[in-house]
Amino acid sequence: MTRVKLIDVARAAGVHPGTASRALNSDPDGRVSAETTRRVVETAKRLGYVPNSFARGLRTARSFVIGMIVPDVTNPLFPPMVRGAEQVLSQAGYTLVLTDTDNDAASERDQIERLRSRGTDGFLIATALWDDPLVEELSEAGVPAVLVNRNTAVHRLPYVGCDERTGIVVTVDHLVGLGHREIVHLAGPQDTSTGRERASAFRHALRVHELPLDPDQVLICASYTEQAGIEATTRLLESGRPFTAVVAGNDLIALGALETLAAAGRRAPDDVSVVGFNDLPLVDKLTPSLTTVALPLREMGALAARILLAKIDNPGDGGPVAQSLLGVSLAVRGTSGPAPSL
Amino acid sequence: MTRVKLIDVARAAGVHPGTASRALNSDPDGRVSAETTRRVVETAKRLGYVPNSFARGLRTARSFVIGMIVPDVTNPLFPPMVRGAEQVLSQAGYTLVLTDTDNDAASERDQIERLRSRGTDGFLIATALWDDPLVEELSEAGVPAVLVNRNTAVHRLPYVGCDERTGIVVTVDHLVGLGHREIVHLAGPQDTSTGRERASAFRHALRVHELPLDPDQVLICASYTEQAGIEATTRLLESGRPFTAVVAGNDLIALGALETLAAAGRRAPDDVSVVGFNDLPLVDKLTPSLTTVALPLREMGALAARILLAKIDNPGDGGPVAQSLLGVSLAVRGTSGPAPSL
DNA sequence: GCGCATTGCACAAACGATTGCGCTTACCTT
DNA sequence: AAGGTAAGCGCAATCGTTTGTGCAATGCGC
Repeated sequence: MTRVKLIDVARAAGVHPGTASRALNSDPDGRVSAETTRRVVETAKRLGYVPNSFARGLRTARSFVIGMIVPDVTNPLFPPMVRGAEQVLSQAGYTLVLTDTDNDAASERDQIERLRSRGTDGFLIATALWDDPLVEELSEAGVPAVLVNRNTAVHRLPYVGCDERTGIVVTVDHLVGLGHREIVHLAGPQDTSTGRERASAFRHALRVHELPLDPDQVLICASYTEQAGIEATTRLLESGRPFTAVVAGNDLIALGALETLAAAGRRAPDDVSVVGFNDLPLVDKLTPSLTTVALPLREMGALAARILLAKIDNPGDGGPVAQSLLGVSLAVRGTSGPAPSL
Repeated sequence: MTRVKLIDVARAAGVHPGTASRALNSDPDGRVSAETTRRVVETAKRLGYVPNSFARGLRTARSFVIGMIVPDVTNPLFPPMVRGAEQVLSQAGYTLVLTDTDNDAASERDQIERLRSRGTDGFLIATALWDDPLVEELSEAGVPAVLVNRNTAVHRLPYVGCDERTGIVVTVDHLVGLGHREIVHLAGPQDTSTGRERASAFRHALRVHELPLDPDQVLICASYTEQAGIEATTRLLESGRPFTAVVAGNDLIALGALETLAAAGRRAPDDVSVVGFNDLPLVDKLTPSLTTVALPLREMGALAARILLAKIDNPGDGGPVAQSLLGVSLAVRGTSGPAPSL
């Protein structure tokens, strides 16, 4: 049982394949009569015609495939973004191809190369580094692409993220409101925009509250992992610097901090407050539950997809590249409390 | 700057496109000399030739794309399987297309239809229902496909899962060893193989331990969610049946149970023991940490991918369909403890 | 030294859909 | 009634690769 193709439909409908093609694709030039169109569409449905994407792609050079690149699918930060994007894209007739770079630039290059050779129509990139040659190349090559969650230093591609600065500012407000004066920040890696933005926003927030700011109040974590959080917290404790509150670069770092602090005999929220970022699943069920900044991940993915589609439909537009920031909210829970007297 | 194609390479190397094709694809018939091959490969690399997948696919009717269907990417159960599969597939030169059905059969049908029209070479299906017409159709149609995590009643397609029966048996052993005699099971939905297998294994395990088995000892949850766990536990409490231990259908159900039990004044592990299934991330950080059955998710994905590839390379094989079960392990943690005296 | 097998490559026909171009036909205008 | 116009459709080229077939040249055995 060979698959039914256009010519079969055309024959059955008594028209030429070309005409059938126009009818099925609702040719904008109005080249084909309503009656013929109806007949062709009807026969196509009756025969169960499904177009061959290869032949179509070969001719049109469009694949209706969008590639999405994430560092690690198993990081719960990404799946909601993927879903948001997928929903928008599939509604528009696109297929989403998700690939995982395992945080490895070589693998990333490889994946992108492979996708491009498949004629992928555009990219959603969640792996951007602050200084990212790969992203540069893509934008040079004119490949439609949108950055999600992480931006690059040069804002050459559209970017969809969240308002992390405000997230951090609200966090610091919250802590200061609880009486904290000695607040430290366990910053994420500084080769990512999120790490840099959050650290910068932290410094800014302290300044606004007219709190002193020592350089050793911001500790850099090597990665966004629990392990890196443990290491940074260990360094912090060793430094002997006094502190009553910790603003963590993300939830995993916060978990590492909580663990390390507990091991040192300092428990949240009584001895120390800890605030995370991302609001991963289950962090609300920990004891104490984690105070953290919640992100509209799904909406980020959806918006990024919409922007990408617009860019694909309108390739030549030299318009300004949109940098969209979605609002965040602080989920106040159990790990933040009144400042203890030092 | 138009992309360099095969004919460009052929011209530059001074051969016919056909020959160039054979050279680049290392034609098994050995039709082209080593010297020519070397020259062609070298020129291809020099010119940065990348084959057009559409043209190739059109001719070969192969896409090197595998579709993976999961109910919900944001369920942390699936990403590790996806990674395992992706790793195997991309090494074999395949691209994984991940799609999310949102637990909706119509959407699932739609996605599969779309992927098939794209010439997808095979499917990895993690959404199978116990009685699943869609899966039937696929297997009828001769589309290479492998089931992961969930099986169907008729074992017509290869299946890769884990040894849930043993997981449940070991769990019951563990609880009985702690002195529990009144054990109940909050079973997952009975339209999934996992829900059925685990419930059946539970009954079996009780029988082995010569414990009495009342029908009301197995409560069915409508879905694998925390909410369903809450509802089932509420029903359990209302029934008035005595119990000292709960075997939950999965971790989310276990969380719902813990919450509901705590609200009723029964705390784990002192008043009641609760055991989950899946070992989701962070359940080891809860207080008390969740005793649960850990699954080799990644390996499941990888094995399924390997089996699928074998099936693709060997389409006609009417051999027996493999049903592979990977080993599980019980992670004994904080929610299980000695049985209280009733 | 002749014929045959073998090797190494060129030729051209697919694969199935899209699309610029041009022919027919029907309708409208004058 | 005749010429013009445009709508509606058919024709055939085209996208870039793969692959069955055929032809030439080479080497081998006898």
